[in-house]
Amino acid sequence: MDIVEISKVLSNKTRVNILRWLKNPAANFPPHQDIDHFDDGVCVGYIQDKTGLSQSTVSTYLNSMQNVDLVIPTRHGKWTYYRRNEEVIKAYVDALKTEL
Amino acid sequence: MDIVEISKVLSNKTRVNILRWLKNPAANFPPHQDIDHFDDGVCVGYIQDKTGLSQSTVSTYLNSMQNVDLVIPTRHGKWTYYRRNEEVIKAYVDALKTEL
DNA sequence: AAAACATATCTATTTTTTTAGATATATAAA
DNA sequence: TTTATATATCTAAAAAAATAGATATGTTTT
Repeated sequence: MDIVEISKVLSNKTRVNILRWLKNPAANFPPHQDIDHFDDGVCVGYIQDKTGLSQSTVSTYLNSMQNVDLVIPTRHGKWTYYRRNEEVIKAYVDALKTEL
Repeated sequence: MDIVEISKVLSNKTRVNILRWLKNPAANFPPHQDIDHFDDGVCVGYIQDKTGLSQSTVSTYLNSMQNVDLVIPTRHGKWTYYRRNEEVIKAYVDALKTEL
């Protein structure tokens, strides 16, 4: 639980927005065609469309978020689905509350 | 309450440490000579010594922390004392808890 | 009023982050 | 088994942050 490293990830508006959007995928993204639920999150393409940034930038963002365990990737065929890691998000807020 | 702007400030180890040290000034800094309490916080010189960074860097850090209202400066003669802004710190953690 | 001191600001350099195009990889479809 | 699709990684350029020396400002002391 590295406060500074997670804060770095959260010091960017798009990355914070991605976390927010993933809180309610059904409200923020189109439904997936292969799977009819969001249990494993949202595919990179949908997230990219929503951000308006390039594919490589969004992939880099998601990778940096995964590196600090804020999100969890799951592969389904040729798609990678990303979802929030609620445990780590909660642990980060709790750590801030006590350590900050 | 700008989550991204405050996260930027917290994305640096020294700045996070300053906030931590200011939580308990008596334990982390020498006593001041002009005033015998820490009600208004700690002077820049003491904070600078503790960080080991240059005077201008620490002044810049404190300024950036003040810009997002994480700390409050108070002038006493030729010294500026910085203390935590507990209200904003709490509001930030609360905002993370609900918005993140 | 001059000298000393604490802090802030200015300027410049180095380091890090952002960003996207190009390319690679992995899977699916034809 | 070639082609298309989704995502990841590589490379490089631009932007932002970190950092400190020099200088300015404000205050106290002499």
